[in-house]
Amino acid sequence: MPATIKDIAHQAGVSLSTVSRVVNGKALRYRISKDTEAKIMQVAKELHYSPNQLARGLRLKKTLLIGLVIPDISNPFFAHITKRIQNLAHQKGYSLIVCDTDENLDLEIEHIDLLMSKGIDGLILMPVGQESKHLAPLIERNFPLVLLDRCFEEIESISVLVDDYQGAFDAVSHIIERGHRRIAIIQGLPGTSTSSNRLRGYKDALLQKNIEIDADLIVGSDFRAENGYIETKILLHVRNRPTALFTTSDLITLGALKAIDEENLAIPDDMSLVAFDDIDFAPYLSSPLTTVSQPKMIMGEIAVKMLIDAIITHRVSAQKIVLKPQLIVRNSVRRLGDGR
Amino acid sequence: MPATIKDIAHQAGVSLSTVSRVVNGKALRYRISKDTEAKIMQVAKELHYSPNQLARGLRLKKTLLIGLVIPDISNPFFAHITKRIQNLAHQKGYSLIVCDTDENLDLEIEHIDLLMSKGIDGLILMPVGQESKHLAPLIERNFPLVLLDRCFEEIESISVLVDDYQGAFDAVSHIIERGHRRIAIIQGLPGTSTSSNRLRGYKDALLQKNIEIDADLIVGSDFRAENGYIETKILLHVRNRPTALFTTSDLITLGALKAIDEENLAIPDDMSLVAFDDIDFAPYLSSPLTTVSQPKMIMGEIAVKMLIDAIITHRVSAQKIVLKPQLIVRNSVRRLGDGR
DNA sequence: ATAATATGAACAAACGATTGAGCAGAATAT
DNA sequence: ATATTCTGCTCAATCGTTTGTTCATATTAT
Repeated sequence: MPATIKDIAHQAGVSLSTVSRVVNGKALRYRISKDTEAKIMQVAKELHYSPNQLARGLRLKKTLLIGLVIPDISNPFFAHITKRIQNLAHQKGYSLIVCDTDENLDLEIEHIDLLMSKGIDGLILMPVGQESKHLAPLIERNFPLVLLDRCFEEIESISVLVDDYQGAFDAVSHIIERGHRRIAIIQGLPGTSTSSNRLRGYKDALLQKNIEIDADLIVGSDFRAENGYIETKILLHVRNRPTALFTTSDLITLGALKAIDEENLAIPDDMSLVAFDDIDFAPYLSSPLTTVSQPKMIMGEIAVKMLIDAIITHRVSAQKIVLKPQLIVRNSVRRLGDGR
Repeated sequence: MPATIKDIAHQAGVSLSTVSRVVNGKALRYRISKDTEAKIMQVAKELHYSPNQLARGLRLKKTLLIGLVIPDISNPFFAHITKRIQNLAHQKGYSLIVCDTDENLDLEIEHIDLLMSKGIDGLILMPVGQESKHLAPLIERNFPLVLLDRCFEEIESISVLVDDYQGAFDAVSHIIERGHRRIAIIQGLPGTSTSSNRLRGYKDALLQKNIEIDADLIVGSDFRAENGYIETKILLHVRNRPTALFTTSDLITLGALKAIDEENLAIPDDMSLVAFDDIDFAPYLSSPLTTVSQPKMIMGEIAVKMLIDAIITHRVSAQKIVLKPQLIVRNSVRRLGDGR
C-alpha cells in the first residue's frame, strides 16, 4: 500500500493532475506556483511517494523494462555478458527481465511471448539459433530487438556478433602450425550461426594447409559440458586418435577436460587442445589453455546501446556489427614432429 | 499494437466483460453460452490476443514478477543459483527481474526501490549484508521477501542459508589434520554473515586443536578476485609464510591461484589451499581443489518455493532454513611432517 | 470602467483489464 | 395470465498515471 498521487493530492489539497505535474518536474511548464510545488514535494517526501510504474507503463506505453533471453546463464560466457548488460541497462534507467532458455527453442518462444505481454520496451536475444520464424512478428512491427552472439541470415535486424569464422580459423591454424594434422572439432548446436561459422573456419584452416577433412573428426551436437565429455570420450577411443582437439565452447571444454582427465591423459603431452571462450580459470588449469577470447564486455555494451537507441529513436535499422575475437596462446598445444 | 480485449469485443460483437470472462476461463461461472465462448475464443486466436500484463497487474495488484537482487552474477556460484531460480520461477508462472549490486549497498537500496515501484510480487535478496535497515519497511509491510545466502540477526524474515560455520570448520580441520599449523584465511566482505561465520569456523577449528590464532593470518576484505590476488601476494612474501590458505569464495580462490602461479609456486607442494564454493572447473586445475561445496541448486529451489508460498498465502512467517555444506577432498592440501 | 491577457489549477478521458451489480427476455411455476 | 426464476449478457467503476482542455480569478491595457 505505497502512497499514490491521489494520497498526495488529498493531503496537499490539490488535484491529481497538479501533483502529477509537480512530481514529474513539469511545474513551470504548466505554471504551478512555487508554493504549491514546494507543498506537494514535501508531502511526497513524507509519504515516501514513488510512482507506480505499472500505471505509468500502461499510460505511457513504455515500461523501462527490457528482456534478456539467454541460452544458459550458468555458462560463464553468458554470465559475464549478462552482468555487463544489466549494469549498463540500469545506468540508462532500464531494468532487465532475464530468461534462460536452456538452448531450447520452445522455451525461447514461450519466454519471448511472455516478455512481450509484460510490455518490455525492447529485447536482447541470444537465440538458440536454429529457427527464426517466431521473430518475424517482432521484425514486422519494428520492435526494438538486438540479436546477440548468434544471428540469422534470413532476418533483418540489429545483430552484434563476433567473427566466429576468424576465431576458429586462427585457432586451428595455430594447432596446425605446431605440427598437428589430425585435429578434431567438437561443435556446438548445429545450425546455429556460431557453430557453422566456427566449423567453416576449421575447415578452411585445414584446407589452406592442404590437410584433408576427415568427417569422423567433426563431432558434437550442443554447447553443454555433457556433449564435450561424451564426444571426447569417444574420440579418445577411436583408432587413429586425433592429436589435437578444438572445443568450441567453454562448457564443451569442461567436458573434454573431464574425459581427458579420466583417461589419465595429460594436456598437452597426450592431447592438445584449443578452446573457444576465454574463461577466468583458463590460466590455472593443469595446462594453461590456449583459447579464442571473445570481447564479452564489449558485446554486452554494444547490444545495450544499440537497443536503447532503437527504443528511443523508435527506428530499427538492420545492421550487423562484427567484433574480432583474439587468440590467446598459452600452453595447451604440444609442438609435434616438425614443430619449429 | 497487440490486440486488446476491446478489439476482440468489437469484432465478436460482445462486451468487454464477456470477453474478459471467456479468455480467463470463467465462462461457465458467469453463464456465457457455448456459442459466444467459441466465437470469442476464435477471434482471440485470430488476433493473437495476449493479455496486457501491465493492465492486469494494475487491476489485480499482482504482476507475476519477482525481483532477484544478487551481489555478482558473473560469480559462478551466483550464476548457478540464478539459473535454478529463474527456471523454477518460470515453471510457476513468474518472471525474474535480475539486479546485480556489485556488492555495493547503495546500489542494493536503489535496486530494491526500483523493483518495488515496478510492482514485484516478491523479492529474493542475496544482500551485500552489512546493513539491513533498508529492509525494515518491507518487513513491516509483510512483503514477501526471502533472504538467500546471507542473513541478518536483527531481521525477522525467511532466510535460506548454508552452515558457513560448519563448512569453514570442516575445511580448516581437514588442513590441520594434514599437519598444517600456519593456516591463513582470506575472508570476504567483513560484517556479512557468511564472512563472520566462516571466520568463526576457522577460529574454532584452530582453537580446538590448540593452535594459536595469529591475527596476521586473517586477511581479506571482499569476495572478489582482486582481493584474493592481493592478499595472497602479500601472504607469500611475509616472513614465516603460512603453509596453507583457506580461501572463502571461488573468486578469491581465483585471485589466489593467480598470485601463487605468478610466484612460480605449486599447489599443494609449495602451498596448500582449500576453497569455498565448488566450481565446475575445480577438478581440472593444476591441482584438483579441495573445496567446501554448497548446495546451490537446493538453495535456489527452496528460496523460490518459500517465496511463492509467501506470495500466495500472503503469510510471511520468519524462519531460517540452514543447509549443510560438504567438504570435497581432492588434492590441494599437502601432508606435512606428522601427516599420517 | 470594460476588455484583453496572464496566472494557477481543476476536469475528464485514456491506457487495458477485472468484476460486482443490473437488466432484458425466455422458461418455468402458480 | 401473472409471478418467479433462469439465462446470457452489458454497465460502470476501478487500478494509478498522464495530459489536452477548460475555467476561474487576477492583472494589465485601453
